[in-house]
Amino acid sequence: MSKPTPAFPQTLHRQRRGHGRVTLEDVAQQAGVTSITVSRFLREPHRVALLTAERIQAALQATGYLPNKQAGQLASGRSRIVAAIIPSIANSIFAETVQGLSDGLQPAGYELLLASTGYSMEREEEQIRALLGWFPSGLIVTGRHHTKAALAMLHAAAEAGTPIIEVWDLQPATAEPGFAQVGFNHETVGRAMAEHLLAQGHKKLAYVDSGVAEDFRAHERGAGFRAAARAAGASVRLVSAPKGEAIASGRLALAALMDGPRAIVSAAAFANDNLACGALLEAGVRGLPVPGGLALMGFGDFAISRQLSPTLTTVSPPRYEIGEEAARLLLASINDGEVATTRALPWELLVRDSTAR
Amino acid sequence: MSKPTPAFPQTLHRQRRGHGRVTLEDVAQQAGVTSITVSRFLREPHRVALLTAERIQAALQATGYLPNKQAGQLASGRSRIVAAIIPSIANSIFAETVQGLSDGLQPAGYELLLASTGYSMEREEEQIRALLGWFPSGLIVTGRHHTKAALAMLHAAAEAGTPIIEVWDLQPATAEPGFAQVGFNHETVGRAMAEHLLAQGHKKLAYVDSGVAEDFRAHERGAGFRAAARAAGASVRLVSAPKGEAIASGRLALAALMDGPRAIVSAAAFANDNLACGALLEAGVRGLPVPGGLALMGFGDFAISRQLSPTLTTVSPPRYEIGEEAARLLLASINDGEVATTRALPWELLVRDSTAR
DNA sequence: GAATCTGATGTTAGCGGTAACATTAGTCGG
DNA sequence: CCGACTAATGTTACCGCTAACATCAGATTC
Repeated sequence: MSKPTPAFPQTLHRQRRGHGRVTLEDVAQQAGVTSITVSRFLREPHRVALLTAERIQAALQATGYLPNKQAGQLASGRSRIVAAIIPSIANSIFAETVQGLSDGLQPAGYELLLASTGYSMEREEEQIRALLGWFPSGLIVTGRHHTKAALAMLHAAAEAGTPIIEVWDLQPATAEPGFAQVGFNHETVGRAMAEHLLAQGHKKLAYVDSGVAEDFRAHERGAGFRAAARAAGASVRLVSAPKGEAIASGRLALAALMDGPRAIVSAAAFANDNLACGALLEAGVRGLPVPGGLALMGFGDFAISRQLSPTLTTVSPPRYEIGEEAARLLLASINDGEVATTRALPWELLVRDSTAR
Repeated sequence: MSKPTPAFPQTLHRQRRGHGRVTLEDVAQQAGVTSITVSRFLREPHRVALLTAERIQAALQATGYLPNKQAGQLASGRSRIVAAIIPSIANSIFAETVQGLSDGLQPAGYELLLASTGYSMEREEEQIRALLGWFPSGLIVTGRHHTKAALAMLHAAAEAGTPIIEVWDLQPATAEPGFAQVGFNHETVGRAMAEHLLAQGHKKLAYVDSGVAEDFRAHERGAGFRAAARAAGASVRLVSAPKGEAIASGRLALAALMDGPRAIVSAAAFANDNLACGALLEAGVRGLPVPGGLALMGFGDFAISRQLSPTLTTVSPPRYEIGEEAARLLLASINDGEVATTRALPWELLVRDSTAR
């Protein structure tokens, strides 16, 4: 393990296949300049003479040069990547956030590296590790619940100057501040949902949670719902929808709620609109009048919710805006060194027919 | 522009901030080896002695080392990135494909670089340019319609050994083969849709196209639909849904279809299930019986379609499987040098209530 | 016991760019 | 017409890692 003294002969000819790609050097040769001038032209065109610029331009065209981003980023230490981790790509609610992020980032020339966790904190940890290896300009994670190791990595990255933003969820004001957040408080939403039903005169409430164990946000809405209901002296049943496709799951949940031994519920709130829509449809099949026999409300304001009849009362979260705002904060942090701070975005309770008095 | 002869004095002290990140060198020092040994340990653990391995392991833990992927990829020439370009992230149909892709790629340690085009070929071209700068191990694009410049870049990349896969769409057998494709032929689906309606005895058909100008796949289904209907001597109205949110747009489309001057249509097929669902709901509001007064069918097999009543006849495309299969082909191509070839995936026409006889 | 092989680790160069600094020719005021 | 300034371009080193080759101690072979 001690250092042996080297006695290196002149090596003749190292082999390293050159990939056959067009490099800056190739372009530079065609244009009759050195590579740095081409590099400069690409980044600060006004710094090269007009005549040179034209020759470089021509050479770029002729060769079909594509800048190698890995090389550029390695050399400059800046990455122009933003990494995002969401529970599920297929879930339209997060897809729209990603769309907002993507739309906000692309004009600024940032690329989006995307990973999904399938609502598993362990997979999230892996993804964080993998994505941080790109030394992204920023990292977006969903929610504020992470494994210990994940938290350690996030903090280390934040320390090293990588802005970290948690989206969709907001720390309760009482908790110690961690990373910047863009979203809203789900407990508050849950309270508002309960209060809406209470205001309509309901005293026997139910909250149907999502069947996904690590959908923390749905659980928090449930907690808020229960707290508000209890505070008002109403009864609350907290149940969980079966796993599986959400609309079908909502149907089953309603069936369970109605057929249960103590089916005394006059209004039910659901963890998301798909569940609520399923329940609405099931109610229709059963001839259970909504809202007369049972008032229903959802969360998410999915497109279908305003089209069914009765139309579904729901909470409209700033799905797209969360992504957009996260992009804005990130860019401000990268470009102007602003420290990204928590941003509470507004949501709206849309009262529609399914809870009309 | 001629080369000036340099007379360079010994430079003393170049400044270049070291980012303060943990590098292989740091780990190596702690472990008492050189960086290459650590690098080896990370890539081929069996190649280093057990004792050394332990020390390295400990040093890795202690330092919290994260490999710099840009540096690694630059040095090795291999990228471990797969880039994907889809029309829209928020559209659940593509989101599921991305999910399949992501799920297929992640176990193999590939990262997904995602971009969306908003159904614009110009933006697709930009995205291709940007993503190819990462020299990804593979590139997934949606559909087989690209701008000239985009095609040139794709061909250049393919030539250079980057597997390119077009998803969702399949070249007609008559056309010259281009890139590998994973998907199905949309004209055939359109024909099948028409044939289904014809088999139910309908003679006055309509196809409601999506309001998105560059949704080529929907147009192709429409073309197939019309061709099959014409061949059978049925009348076909080809109309386009108004732009905007799809379900609402479907409602409007149905309204236009019914209120039009020549409202003689007994069955209508829609470019996607959202449009069809909108139409179904609108029919319900209008008291127009489905399928009695008008038979309706969609495309996509969205979750809602089997829950509405009447349930919606639709075509179930291999949304998720397309992504999965593309990932499989890509990995086979990368690892085993197999040339990715076109793969036709099965779709299914799901006959449900909305077109029952 | 010299030749050969093998396993473990090291040295060098280079991937394709960019930061920092160097050089040169021209401009301009006094 | 000289020094200071500026615009345009060049030289060098280095980003952090890995491919290719080198070295060397010990085991194996004949």
